[in-house]
Amino acid sequence: MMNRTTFIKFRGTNFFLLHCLPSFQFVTHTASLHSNLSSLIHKITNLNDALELFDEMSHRQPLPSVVKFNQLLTAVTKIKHFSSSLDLFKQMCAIGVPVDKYSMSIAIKCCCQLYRTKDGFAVLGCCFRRAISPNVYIYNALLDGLVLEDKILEAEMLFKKLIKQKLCEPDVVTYNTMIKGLCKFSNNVTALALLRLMEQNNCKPNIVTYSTIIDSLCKDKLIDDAFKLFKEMVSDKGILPNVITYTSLICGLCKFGRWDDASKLLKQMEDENISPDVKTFTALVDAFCKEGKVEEAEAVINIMIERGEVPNIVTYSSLIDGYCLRGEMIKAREIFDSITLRGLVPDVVTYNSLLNGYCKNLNIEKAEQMFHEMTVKGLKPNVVTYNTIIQGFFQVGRCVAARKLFDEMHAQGQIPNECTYGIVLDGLCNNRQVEEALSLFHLMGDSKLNSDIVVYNILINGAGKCGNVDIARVLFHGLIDKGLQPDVRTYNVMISGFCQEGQLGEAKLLFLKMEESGCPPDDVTYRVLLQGYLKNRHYDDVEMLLQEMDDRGYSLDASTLSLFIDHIAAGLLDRSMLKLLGKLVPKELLNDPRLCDWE
DNA sequence: TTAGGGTTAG
Repeated sequence: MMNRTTFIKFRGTNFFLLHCLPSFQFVTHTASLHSNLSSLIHKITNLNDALELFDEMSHRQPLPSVVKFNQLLTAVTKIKHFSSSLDLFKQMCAIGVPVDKYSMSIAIKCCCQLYRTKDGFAVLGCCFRRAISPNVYIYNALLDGLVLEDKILEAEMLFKKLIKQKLCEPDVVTYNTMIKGLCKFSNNVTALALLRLMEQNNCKPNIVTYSTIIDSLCKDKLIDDAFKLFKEMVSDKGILPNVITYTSLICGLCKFGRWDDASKLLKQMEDENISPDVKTFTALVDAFCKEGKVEEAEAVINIMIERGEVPNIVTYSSLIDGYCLRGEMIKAREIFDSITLRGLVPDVVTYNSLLNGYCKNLNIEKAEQMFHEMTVKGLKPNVVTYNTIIQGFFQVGRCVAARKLFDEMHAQGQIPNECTYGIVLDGLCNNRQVEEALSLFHLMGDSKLNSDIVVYNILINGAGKCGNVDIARVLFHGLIDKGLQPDVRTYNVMISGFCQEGQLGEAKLLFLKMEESGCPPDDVTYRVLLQGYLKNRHYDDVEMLLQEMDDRGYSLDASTLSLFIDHIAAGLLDRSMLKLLGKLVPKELLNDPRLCDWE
């Protein structure tokens, strides 16, 4: 058992100092508080008060009941000082408070919230040793910890074990936690199956259950399924949606550009007296910004301010993103600077947005400056930060600087992700360093990255663009040998590579193979092939391809169209093709003055 | 008279 001295040390200096104060002061200060410990605990709003109270409690003779200590632990946990709460729990054990299943449950929860689920299981072991039989609260906390750490398989195993071995009766929280984990990995099918299972087991799903799955469906763009579930929840189960349910749905609609439906839903929630909150408004702001509709986004912000909602750092970061996307960097910077004036603090994501804007607009010096600024301000660049600047360096041809930063991120403890590798490989290829890219690719060995179709697409594209169509072909066959499935992009970049080298026969063969491989060509495939045919003055299939495009409802892009116009103007293609071309031109391109005599 | 999930925005 820990003695008093160690106990004080354990607490840290503040307590030591506190303890050194003349004891009468301490006693007079606290004596009057003796009478109502519960109400004191109830009033706790900050860590210091809690620690002080704990100290005082632990000096009492006799010790207050374990219930009082548990209440204090709860208070500390509620203000999210999990680590301190865990310390207090340890001290409770040390000074001989007879900890019970409540204390254990709090301790386990704290471990789990600190991403130390392993320690949580160790505490579970303590429960068994102390003959405290764990209950559903304890298992739920552990399950949540596993989900938090993305250990979904372990979570599933624990969940099944609970049921099979009848360790506890799963309740709505157990199911919701498991569903949350499944949704985190886009496993909507199993999440829905679990929803049905809980109904079978007489465990009523609630608003959290439904909202979790609805949100996941929206994130996966399964908006119709989301609404089906929404209808089931409201009409069949009589569960009223809340602001969270609505925000998910509105967000889903906005992502599809279904603005009318989104505004109908907004109206519907208002009719039901549910007010949109900061997150709802920000979702709208973000969706508008992503479509370049910054004016609309600003209007939303004005409305939210009028309605007494205060835009926060997320709202403004979205707006910055919007201006960056439009290349309006001065405006983006203006918003960034105004953030501080509003008493908000830019975070890593805010910096990343602005950095990305500078990089995309090829102002890499400004980006470097911001990168420096954020570290000075004590913000730790994350993987996204590094990815953004590395890509920026490659875009302006500064390959050495890119490579240096790539090495530096390792040193800073930021582990490159698949995105990083994609950026580096793409950057190397675009800077005509295909060999370098390939050797990095081979260095990856048999990692997940090495069997990522996106990585293959980048390399095949890079090799093809640099005129190394043979390397591209080897990669293409290599991925098939590996059992990987080429996607439409893979075919497109390979066809593009063949076209570039004038190997139209190969291009056509691959094009024909797409359909039979269950990967039908998309509009890009047609554009790539058509451009290849035109550039190589190979006109035999052109009309047929245009006809097919029309049948499939595809349209031409500006550059392909431009190429057609040139060929017609040069008398290489017959003007009779104009009629067919006219059908394939999207509305916005019809404004092209060169097309005015078309109709 | 003590423990839980809480799902929504960059």
